[in-house]
Amino acid sequence: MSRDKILDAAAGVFSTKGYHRSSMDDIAQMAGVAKGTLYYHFPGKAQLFQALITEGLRMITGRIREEVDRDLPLLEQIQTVIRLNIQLYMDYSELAHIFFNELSSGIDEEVLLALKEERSAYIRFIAEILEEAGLKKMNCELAASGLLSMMNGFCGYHLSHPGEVEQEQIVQLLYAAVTTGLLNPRVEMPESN
Amino acid sequence: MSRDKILDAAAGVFSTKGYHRSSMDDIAQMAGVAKGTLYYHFPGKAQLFQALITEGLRMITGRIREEVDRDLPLLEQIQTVIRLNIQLYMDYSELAHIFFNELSSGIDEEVLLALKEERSAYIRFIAEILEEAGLKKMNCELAASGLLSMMNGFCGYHLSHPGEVEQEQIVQLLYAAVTTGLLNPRVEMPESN
Amino acid sequence: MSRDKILDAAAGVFSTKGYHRSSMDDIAQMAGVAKGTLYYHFPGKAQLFQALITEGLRMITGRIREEVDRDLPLLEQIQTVIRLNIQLYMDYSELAHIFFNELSSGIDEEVLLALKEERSAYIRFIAEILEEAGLKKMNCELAASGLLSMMNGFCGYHLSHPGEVEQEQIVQLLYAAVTTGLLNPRVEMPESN
Amino acid sequence: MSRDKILDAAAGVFSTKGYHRSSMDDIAQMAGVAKGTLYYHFPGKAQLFQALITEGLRMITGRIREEVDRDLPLLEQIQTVIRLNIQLYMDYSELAHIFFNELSSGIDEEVLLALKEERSAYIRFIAEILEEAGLKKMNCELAASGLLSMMNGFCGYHLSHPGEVEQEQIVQLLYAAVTTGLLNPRVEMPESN
DNA sequence: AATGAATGAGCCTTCATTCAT
DNA sequence: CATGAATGAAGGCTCATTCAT
Repeated sequence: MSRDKILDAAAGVFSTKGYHRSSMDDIAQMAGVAKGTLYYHFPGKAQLFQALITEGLRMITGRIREEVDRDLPLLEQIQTVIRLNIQLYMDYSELAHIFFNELSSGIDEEVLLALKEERSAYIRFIAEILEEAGLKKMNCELAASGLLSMMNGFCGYHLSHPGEVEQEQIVQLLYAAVTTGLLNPRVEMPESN
Repeated sequence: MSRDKILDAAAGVFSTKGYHRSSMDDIAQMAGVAKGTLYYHFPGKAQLFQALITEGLRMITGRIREEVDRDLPLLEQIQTVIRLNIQLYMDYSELAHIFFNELSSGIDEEVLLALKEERSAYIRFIAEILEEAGLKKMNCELAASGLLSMMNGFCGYHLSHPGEVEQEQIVQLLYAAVTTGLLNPRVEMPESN
Repeated sequence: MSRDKILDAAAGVFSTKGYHRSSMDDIAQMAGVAKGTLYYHFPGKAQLFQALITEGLRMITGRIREEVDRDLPLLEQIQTVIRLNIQLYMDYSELAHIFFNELSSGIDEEVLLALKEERSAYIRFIAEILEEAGLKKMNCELAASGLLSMMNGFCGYHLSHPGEVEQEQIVQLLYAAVTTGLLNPRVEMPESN
Repeated sequence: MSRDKILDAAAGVFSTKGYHRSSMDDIAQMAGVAKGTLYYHFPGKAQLFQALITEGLRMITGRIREEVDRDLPLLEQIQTVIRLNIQLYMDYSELAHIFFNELSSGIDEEVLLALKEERSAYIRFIAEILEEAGLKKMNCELAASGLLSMMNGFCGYHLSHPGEVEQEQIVQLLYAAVTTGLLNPRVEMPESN
C-alpha cells in the first residue's frame, strides 16, 4: 500500500526533477507518508530509484515481448518494436530520459552498476529481436545500442521542439535508419496497425 | 594564467567524476589555486562548466568546418563528418558523455538552457552539413539529432565493451545508418582518408 | 519464552556491538521475533538492557556469595573474591566492559540512575566482604570501587594484549594491590583452590 | 581563532553530555560559529573529539614530565605522578571520564583506534615512570594500566559521593596500593610538596 | 588578481517507539 | 501474546557561495 504510493510519488518526482534534484523529502511529501516510511520499504534513495526502474522495465519488456510473440513478418516486427518503444518512451519520457542518459553521476556505485546492467539487458533484449529479424551477420548489440540511442535522440528532439514533428514521423525515420538509411526514407512502409 | 589552469583542471575533474560528483574544492585543488579564485574568474560552478563546454565546442566545430570546407563529394563529406565526430568523442569521451547525456539534473537552470542551446546549435551545425549533402526533403535537424545520439550510443557501447568493436566499425555502421540502413551495411564505402 | 530468547539475543548483540551500536532491530532479528515483541516484554531499549544487567548481576552476586559463605580465612576470602570476579569478568567480558565503563552516554536518564545504583550496590557488596576481611578502619566502599576499577583495567589490558599476561598473574597482582602493594608482589600467596 | 573557539566549546559540550549525546549543532552553537565551520576545521565529529583529546593529552603529559624531570627520590616521584594525575583528572573530570571509560561504542573506527593508541601511549608513559621508580621485575604496563584504572575508579567514586572523601585521601590510598597494599595504608607518606 | 576562512541551507539516513490488528 | 508497518525527531555531513583582506 505505502510501497505503491511511494513508487508512484517517486516516479512523479524523479520524472519532474531528475534524480539529483529529487529529495527524499519531496517523495515522502508527495506520497503522503513520513520520511521514515521510505526507508522502511527501501534501503535508500538509490535503491528506491532502482526499484522504480526495475519494475517499470519488467512491465515494458513484458509488453514488447507480447507484441513480438505475435509472430509477424520480420520487418513488420522491427517496426512494431520501434513503434512500441517510442510510444513507451513518450509515455514515461522523463523516466526514460533518466534511464537512457543520466545513469552516471552521483548514484550509489553498486546500484549504478545494477542499473547499467539492467540497461544492458534491455539492449540485449532488443538485440535479440533484431537478430531474429535478420541481422545475422553483425554485432546486434551494438546495433541495438545505437538504435535505442537514436530513438532517445529523436524523442528528445521531439519533446523539446513541440509541434514540429509527429510521432509517426519518428517511427518512420527510425525504421528508415534500420532498413534504407536516413537519406532514403521514401520507401513504402509496412502497414501500421 | 589562473583561468587556464582552472579550465584544464575542470576538464580533468569533470571528465573523471561527472558534473555532480565534482566539487569546486576538487577543481581548485587540482588547479593549484585557492577556491576563491574560481569565483574570481567564473560566477559559479555552472558557468565554469559552461565555459569549458563552450570553448571546447568552438574548437571542435572549427576543426570540423575545416574538413568540410575542403569541398569533398557529398557522401564522402558525410563520412568525414562522422569519422571526425567519433574521433573527437573518443578524445574527450567523458566530457562528450556529459555534453550529450547529462545536461539535465542539478545544473543551474539558466546555464542549462544556454548549454542546451549550445547543443542545439551543434546539432544545427551538423544538420547543415547533412543538408548540403543532399537531405533536402527532410527534417535535417531531427536527422542530425538522431545521428549524434546514435553516435553517442555507439561510442558509449564501444567504451563499455572494450576490444569488442573497432572504431572504424562504428564509423561504417553510422554511415550505413545514413545511407543504406543498419540492416545493409555491406555497401562499398568511399575511400577513407 | 519470547522473553528469554530476547534476553539471550540482547546479551549477544550488546556484547558484540556495545549499547549504542546495538539497535532494537538487531536484537529482534537475532531473537527471531518481531520488533513489536520487544516492546511487549520491555518498555524500551534502556529497560531491556537494564533487565539484562540486573538479572546477570543477581546470578553473579549469588555465585560470589556462595564462595564467601564457605567461611574461609580472611585473606583467602579476599583472594577468592578477586579470582571469582576476574573469572566472571572474562566470561562476560563485553557485558562487563559496558557495565563498568559505558554507563553514561546516551542511556535513558532514569534507567542510567538505576543502573548506577546497581553498580554501587555491587561495590557495596564487595566492600562488605572487604570489611569482614579486616579493613575496619577505612572507607571500604572507596577501596572496593578502586579494586573493581583496577580489575577492570587489568582485564581490559589482558584482553587487548592477548598472550602477554596470564589470568593468574592478574589475580596475584590484584591481590598484591590489596595486601602488599603493587611494588612488592613477591609474597607467598594463600593456596589457590 | 574559530578553531580554538570550537575546541573550547567541544570540551564543554563533550564534558557535559558525553560523546554520544553531544551533537555538532550543540558544539557549533556553543562556539558561536556556523555548523559548516566545524567541518572546515575538522573532518568530522570523531576527529574533532580526537583533536581535543590529543591536544589535551599533550599538555598533560608535558606537565607531568616537567615534575618528573625534577629528579626526586623514587617513591616521591611516584607519589607526585599520582597526585598530579588525580589533580588533572579532577580538573577535566568529564573529559577524563570519557577518555578512560567511553572509548568504545559508536566512534568512528579509525579514530577509535588512534584514541586507544593514545591511551596506550599514556599508559606506557606512566609505566616508564614506574619502571624508573623501581618496578624492574614486573609488567609495568599492566601495573600502570591497573593504577590508572584504579585512579579512575577512585575519582569516579569521589565525584559521585561528594564530601565523603577528600582528594588527598585518594592520593594516599592510591599510593598505598602501589607501596603497601590497600589493607595497610597507615605508613608515613613522603612529604607532599 | 587572489585568497581561504566562514557560512548555512539542504540532504540522506538512523532508530526508538507506537499502534492497529 | 505477538506482529510489523509506519512514524518523525534528530543527527552528521556536503558544498556552492560569500567576503574581508
